[in-house]
Amino acid sequence: MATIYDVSVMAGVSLATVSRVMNNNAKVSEKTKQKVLDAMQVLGYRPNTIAQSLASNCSNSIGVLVSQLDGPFYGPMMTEIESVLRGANKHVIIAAGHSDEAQEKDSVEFLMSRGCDALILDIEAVSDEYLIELSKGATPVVFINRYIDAIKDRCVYLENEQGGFMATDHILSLGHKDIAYISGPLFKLDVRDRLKGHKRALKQYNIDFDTTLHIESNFKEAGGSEAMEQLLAMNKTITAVICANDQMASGAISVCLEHGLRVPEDISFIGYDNIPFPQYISPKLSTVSNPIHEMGKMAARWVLQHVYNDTEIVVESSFSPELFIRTSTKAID
Amino acid sequence: MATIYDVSVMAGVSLATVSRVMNNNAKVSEKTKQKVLDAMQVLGYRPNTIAQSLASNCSNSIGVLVSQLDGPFYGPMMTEIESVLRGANKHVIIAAGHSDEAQEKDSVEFLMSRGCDALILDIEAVSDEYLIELSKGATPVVFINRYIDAIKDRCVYLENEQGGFMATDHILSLGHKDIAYISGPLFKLDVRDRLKGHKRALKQYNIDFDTTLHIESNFKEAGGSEAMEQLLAMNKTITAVICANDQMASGAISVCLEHGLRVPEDISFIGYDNIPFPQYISPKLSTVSNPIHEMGKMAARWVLQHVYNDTEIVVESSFSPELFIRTSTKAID
DNA sequence: CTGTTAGCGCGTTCAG
DNA sequence: CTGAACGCGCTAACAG
Repeated sequence: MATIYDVSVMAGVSLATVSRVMNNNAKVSEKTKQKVLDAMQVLGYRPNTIAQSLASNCSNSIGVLVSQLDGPFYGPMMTEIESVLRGANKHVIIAAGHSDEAQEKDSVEFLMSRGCDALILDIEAVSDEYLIELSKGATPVVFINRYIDAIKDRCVYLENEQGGFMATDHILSLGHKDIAYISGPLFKLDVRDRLKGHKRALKQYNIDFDTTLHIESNFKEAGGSEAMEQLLAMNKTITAVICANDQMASGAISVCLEHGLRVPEDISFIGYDNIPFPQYISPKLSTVSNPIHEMGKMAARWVLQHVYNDTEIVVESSFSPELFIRTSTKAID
Repeated sequence: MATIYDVSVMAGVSLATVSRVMNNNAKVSEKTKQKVLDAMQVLGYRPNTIAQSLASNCSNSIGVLVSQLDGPFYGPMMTEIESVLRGANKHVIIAAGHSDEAQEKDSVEFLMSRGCDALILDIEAVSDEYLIELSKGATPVVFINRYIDAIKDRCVYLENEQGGFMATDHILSLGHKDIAYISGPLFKLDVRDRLKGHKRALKQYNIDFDTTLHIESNFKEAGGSEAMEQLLAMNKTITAVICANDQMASGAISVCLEHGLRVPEDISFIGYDNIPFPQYISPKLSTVSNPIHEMGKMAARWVLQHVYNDTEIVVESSFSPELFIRTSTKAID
């Protein structure tokens, strides 16, 4: 591999000049510039980014931590992050945290030690204090899907309480009164917020929150199925089920159909996240949108702005959910 | 940030000694070793991986190129790759190719210039020649989901022809004769192989391949829907539809249900890939498995073996599909 | 506008 | 077993 030295020799100039035309951050005469460019061309020169990083103390890499790489949720987010960053010629180093505190911390350490210029974290299991401390460090950090008041300027988040409210409000407006709620793991902030919104809506309609009809599950299809089985086994009247995400809603619906219940004629369902798949099943799932890809894009832009001083960029930090009414919800006769 | 120099001063030894205890690749007396370790401890020393990379000419990073980061397909693959590599303390740099030749080549360049020690490529739009040339380069490369005879030792792939055969064979064994086929984009090798297997099965049952019932689509839910609309508009007898992937199958089924057709009573469906979601819809999709996560794991292991000389590892390159019969397929009366 | 010269932090001979 | 010295490829003052 040709080095900057080879280029300088062939072009008959100094190392510094070659460096200058590479980064074009200083005046170089057109003539010498062309000589250098030509030399690069014939040598097939490609800068060694490792050396650049060492010398400039800037690795041009951003660490991204997500809970999991699979599932319908993080893909779109990663897509946007990669796309935005790649467009600025930065690269993305990924790590998975698996919603486990030890793994999450380990991953953060890992990414930091890799010399990332910044970190984008979708992190769930660690404490607020840890993150506040982290954000005081030398490496800039943005958080997706988490709101911490003390460092809110570094948070890109969804108004989950509002989304929770909207889902339940829709169901209530349809006349339902016997409502079950399948939530995700309560250690997650977004789960608690959605539930909070749910309760607020209930209160507004003067309906009591029935704790026996609230099941905590795991955000996956199978979790939704299990929760629904439990619900059905209670033999109570339930005309609507609100699920804290679309995957659980799908699993729950599938169980109902197996039991011979009709959706939405016998029982209505609403999910959360608006992932693509449930739009293609029968019934099509009503849901509340979670613009996770937009949030990924914003986090990436935050990095461009704060770390690489791109001033052209506008960053929004708060996102609002939106209601999508499809065919899994129906008014009570 | 403390450097190796700071450590050496505090421990009262030379830089070289510190380096030795870090990599413990040379004899160091227990006593001095402990002094160094202590110094590291109190200084909170963390090696600068960039400098390590420059000095050792090894970046400990592996570039991974996938067609897309979202969708149900690549997530599991990325998960396994990250997990295996991370376990060996390597890191993963990702890039998306979007099934476009220019973008794929650009991404490969990008990853190479980042000093990756190896590349794992799920690459679709470039030519065999390009890849053969690429694999002659200094950076080791493995290919997932692609079989090229000249470099088959670097290919981790699924027996797609066999899988295509199995899907169709299942349908035929159920007595179906009026069969439509919704394929993915024919520029993709795996799509062509699946179709080839389909035709082989047909021939075995002495049934002609009806080209008018073969629709080329785009591997997404919406693509399956559109294709199914076309099929329905023909007003021909169709008792079974074979789809080249599960996403298209789901989209196609959803259209049929909207049109009042019953699945599988009126029309049977089989997919390909065995992604999680369609197992939770009604009807549950029969399909052929595509162990993409296993393939990701194997590719990562290949890298560990060939690049980092891990000899403990066993790598398999060829994977066989498996038939999963669920409730979307039914025998003709 | 261009060249010289130090480093960046670490690995790795080569002596001792 | 340990230390001195050089080099990885490039950036960034500082002169000229």
